[in-house]
Amino acid sequence: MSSRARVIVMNSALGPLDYRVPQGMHVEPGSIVVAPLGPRQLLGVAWEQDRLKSEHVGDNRLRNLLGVADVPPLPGPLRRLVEWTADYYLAPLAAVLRMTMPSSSALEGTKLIVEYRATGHVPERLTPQRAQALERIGDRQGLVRELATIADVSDGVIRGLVKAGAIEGVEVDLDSPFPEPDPDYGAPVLSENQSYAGGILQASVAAGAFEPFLLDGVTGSGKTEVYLEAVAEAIRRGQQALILLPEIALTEPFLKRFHARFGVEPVAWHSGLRSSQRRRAWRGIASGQAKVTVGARSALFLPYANLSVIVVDEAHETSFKQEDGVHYHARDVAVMRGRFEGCPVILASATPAIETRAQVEAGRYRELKLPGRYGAAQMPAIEAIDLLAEPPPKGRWIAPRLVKAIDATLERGEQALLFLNRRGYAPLTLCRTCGHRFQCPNCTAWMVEHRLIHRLSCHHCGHAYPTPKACPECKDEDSLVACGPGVERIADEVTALYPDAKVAIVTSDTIWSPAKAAEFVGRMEAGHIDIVVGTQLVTKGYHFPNLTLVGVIDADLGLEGGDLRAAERTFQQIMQVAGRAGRGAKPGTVLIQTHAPGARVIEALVSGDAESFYAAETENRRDAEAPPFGRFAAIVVSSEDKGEAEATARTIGRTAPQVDGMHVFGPAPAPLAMLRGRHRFRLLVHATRSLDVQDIIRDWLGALDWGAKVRVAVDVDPYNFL
DNA sequence: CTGAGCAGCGAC
DNA sequence: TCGCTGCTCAGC
Repeated sequence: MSSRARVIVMNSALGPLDYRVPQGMHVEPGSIVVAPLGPRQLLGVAWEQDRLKSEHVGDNRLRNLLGVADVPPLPGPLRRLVEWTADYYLAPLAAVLRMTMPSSSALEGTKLIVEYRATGHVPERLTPQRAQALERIGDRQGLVRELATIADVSDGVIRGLVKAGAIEGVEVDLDSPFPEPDPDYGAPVLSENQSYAGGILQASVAAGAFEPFLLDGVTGSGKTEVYLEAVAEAIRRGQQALILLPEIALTEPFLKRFHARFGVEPVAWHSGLRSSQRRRAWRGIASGQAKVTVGARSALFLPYANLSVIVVDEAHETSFKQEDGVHYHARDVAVMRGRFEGCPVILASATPAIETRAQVEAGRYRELKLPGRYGAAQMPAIEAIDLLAEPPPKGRWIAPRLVKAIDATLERGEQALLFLNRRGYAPLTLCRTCGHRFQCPNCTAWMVEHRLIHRLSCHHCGHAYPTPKACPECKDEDSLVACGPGVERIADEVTALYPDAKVAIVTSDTIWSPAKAAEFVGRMEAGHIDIVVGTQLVTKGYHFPNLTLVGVIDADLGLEGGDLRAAERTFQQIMQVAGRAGRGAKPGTVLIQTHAPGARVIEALVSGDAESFYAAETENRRDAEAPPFGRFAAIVVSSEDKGEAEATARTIGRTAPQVDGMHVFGPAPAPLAMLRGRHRFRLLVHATRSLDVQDIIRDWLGALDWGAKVRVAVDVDPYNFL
């Protein structure tokens, strides 16, 4: 009798398929297999048969599996997580499973590649580029291209250095084990509060049971040291730990910090990895050899062999919410993973989300509080600048009081940070003569001028072209004017005010890789930067002791649009950026420019009364039955054909089931009515907590049919109201 | 998703 | 009647 395997093939349009397992092939649940599908071969994962419904296919119709990958099967807890994620976020199993899978190169045999590193030999001809390259590369190792990027020189410079003997190639075994972190390498001196919290976390790791924690303390209170104690405990036990960070730009400084604590770097997992690094990390994680992984949200779905603690750092960050593909929230999935793995989950944040606080209040999460800043550091003083009462001069954006504060900061030889959550030079460009506005042809959005690269660019679809000289409408030359500020424009203003100051712009345009982030951190620490102008990228995690002034250019920006989390997000963002000030011995100052100094969120920031702000926000949510007291799901219908999208959305709206406690709003054109060339209509489902909305939506949409060009995407617990 | 199969249509 | 396009459907 032949054995049969139920396989989830890597094709989101297909349900599970059954295959015959040929004699001599060993397949168990979790095995990664190669399956024939029509004329093609696909990867798939074998699954417990009784957990997946599938129409019965007779033995005679089964085709043989073609092979099993030489990697450990995906572990049971991960399989349960995949099921839960697919079920909760209404995503195909294959789409979730794809996030757990290695690139196909990780499945092939061992390989060697050549990486390059400095030899210490100084070449005879030391040109400025060569010197810069050697200085920036330091003891890093990588491909020629990567070294060139780190050093900001061309590939040729690196190759020249190889010829001159200053850089050498070394063969790297792609499956070489990762160095073992030493839990006692750089054990920190902890404050009493820190060691108390650390002790509880260590005990929880040792207990090996699911337990969610909120590690809550102001910025600079030393949360990282505390949760690293839990990680140390995992290492001592020979088990694995996962640390999730909201942004890959944060990974590099974190790796350094980790190195100082454990003597080696952890395994990094983010979208910037090349396939060989990905392969090595995936295999190390799957075998249990790689002890600590640090990564972006996608690291959550890796096949850890024996995970014993999960940390979600900056857990309030909305970037943990994945906005395309499977719309999952990494913070919430992390908690579920902890449940399935049977291990503690630590959410660390100075400004926890209201959802997380509610879990603490409900007694489901345990709160560990770290009062006050670590060591001598004090919380910064926060003041508001009323832009109506003390406006900046015409055509400028920095109010006189903030200018004065920057003066004083530079005079003391300290650093300043100006925060504006807007990339580019100006958010809107128009023609003074005819009023033409530059709009993206694919999206309902303005083209944003990026003066550094002389291009207009759409931040939604990436469409970009060189900034024209003349208006395309009226052909008038030099008639284009920029409206409103972006970080580049603020940087221009700063440069005009302080011609001698060294200004750095920090956005995803300038810091697009961990290496770039490392370079920025290096220059900042060395004092080669006086003023940073940055977007939300700089609000997160950085620790610069000499940074003492933070200016918020436009605190009102995040309040526009009025979605349910606008005030909370503004509070978090400004608290976080304020938290960059005065982290060392020197006290910090924060100045917030606003048109609404009386707004509750601004008053809360200035008074430091987070508690009553949170209490009021929580009450608002409770009244509106908004999350976490009620639930939302968004249904977005899109198509290149506007009529078809609208018709489908109407059909969906018309067939909405009548359910007590559920209400469907719309359809209406989405705020971003067109995105990447697709017209979009949106329905919003509101339901009480007790309803199984997913099940209702599944049945509702499952009974409908729509054209092949129409896409219907469901976003459960949406964060983005566009 | 992707390839196969087939209808529909214009060009020769 | 060929060849291209666009639609539908199965895939285990």
